[in-house]
Amino acid sequence: MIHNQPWRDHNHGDCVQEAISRATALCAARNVRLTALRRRVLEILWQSHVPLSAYAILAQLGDGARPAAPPTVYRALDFLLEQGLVHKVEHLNAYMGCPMPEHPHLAAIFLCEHCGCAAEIDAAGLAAEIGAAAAEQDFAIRRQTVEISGACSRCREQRAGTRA
Amino acid sequence: MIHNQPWRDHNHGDCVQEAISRATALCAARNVRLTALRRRVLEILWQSHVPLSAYAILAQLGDGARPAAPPTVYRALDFLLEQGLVHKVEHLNAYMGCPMPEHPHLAAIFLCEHCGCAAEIDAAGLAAEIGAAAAEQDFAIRRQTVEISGACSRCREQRAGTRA
DNA sequence: GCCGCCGATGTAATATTATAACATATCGTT
DNA sequence: AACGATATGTTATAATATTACATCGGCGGC
Repeated sequence: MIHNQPWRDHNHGDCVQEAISRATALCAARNVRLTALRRRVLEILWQSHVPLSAYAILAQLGDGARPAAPPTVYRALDFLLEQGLVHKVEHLNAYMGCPMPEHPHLAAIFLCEHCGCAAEIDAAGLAAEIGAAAAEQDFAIRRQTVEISGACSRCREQRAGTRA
Repeated sequence: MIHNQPWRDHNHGDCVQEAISRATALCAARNVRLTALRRRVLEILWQSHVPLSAYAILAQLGDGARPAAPPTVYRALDFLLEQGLVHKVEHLNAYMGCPMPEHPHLAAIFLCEHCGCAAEIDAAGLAAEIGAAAAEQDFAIRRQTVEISGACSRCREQRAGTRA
């Protein structure tokens, strides 16, 4: 199953709201605090159609007056990453909301280099393979990253079209 | 098969030399230039038992006088990455020599957070899974990263030992 | 041989990403 | 209200990476 494809027909406002309420419920259940700042950062991430850099979030945080300082956003991101509410996209040094934060999982992220869109896919098969490889060498996994950069189908079609 | 485990018994000087000659042959075959600078960067990477940051390489490049400037090493790394002679380790913002540069492949890199060692494993199964997922959504892959951070068996044994 | 081109390198400045260290505020409990 | 613990604000700085432009050096055509 493919997630995070905001170009598909949907009410984006609603999907942001849903992500926030799920996060709220999750934090309540875990007895950790989804403070106003942390919720705000999560909202900003969800509102974006593409992964955002920490400084892009920062720019949106300081409304008008002066922009917030880096530690503000990095601390919020640390919390959200710990809780599995966001993923870091290493290829971009950017961050995106996780569409399935309820349980820990291996996120395989497809990144289009043309439109910037990011799709997280449920990679249970991959996770199993990696787990087996780790078991074979008695390696204890703490963190895993799977990222695939390239061209998504929409961009490929467009390019094929313009070339003709 | 597991590669890049310099703690295993071997003559490290020889293995560096072998890596360099393979790179030399490869570049000759491809008709690209493995210049003195590029070869030097590759050597520095291979001599290290752990992935090195660009600035760590830089520090080793400038012998004595003044250290080289960043573009020097980044350009060399760009070349080596393009040729598949090194991998970037995203979790560390660091670089390591690729033990099997002859043909493009998916490198799955296991990173120990305690000793810093990095092992690249041949991940044909993973590559197949990712390829299938990409085909399903008509995604054209250009670059893929698989990294697993955690604790290697040696470090886990040591820690178990000291705890007792 | 000389010229001009092109790829590689040198150099200076700066952009981007991230953290350290310490002060202040806020929440929840007593 | 007082306290401890957690969260946030603030300042400075570290670490990573790129842009822009100058210079060098080999190579092919003349």
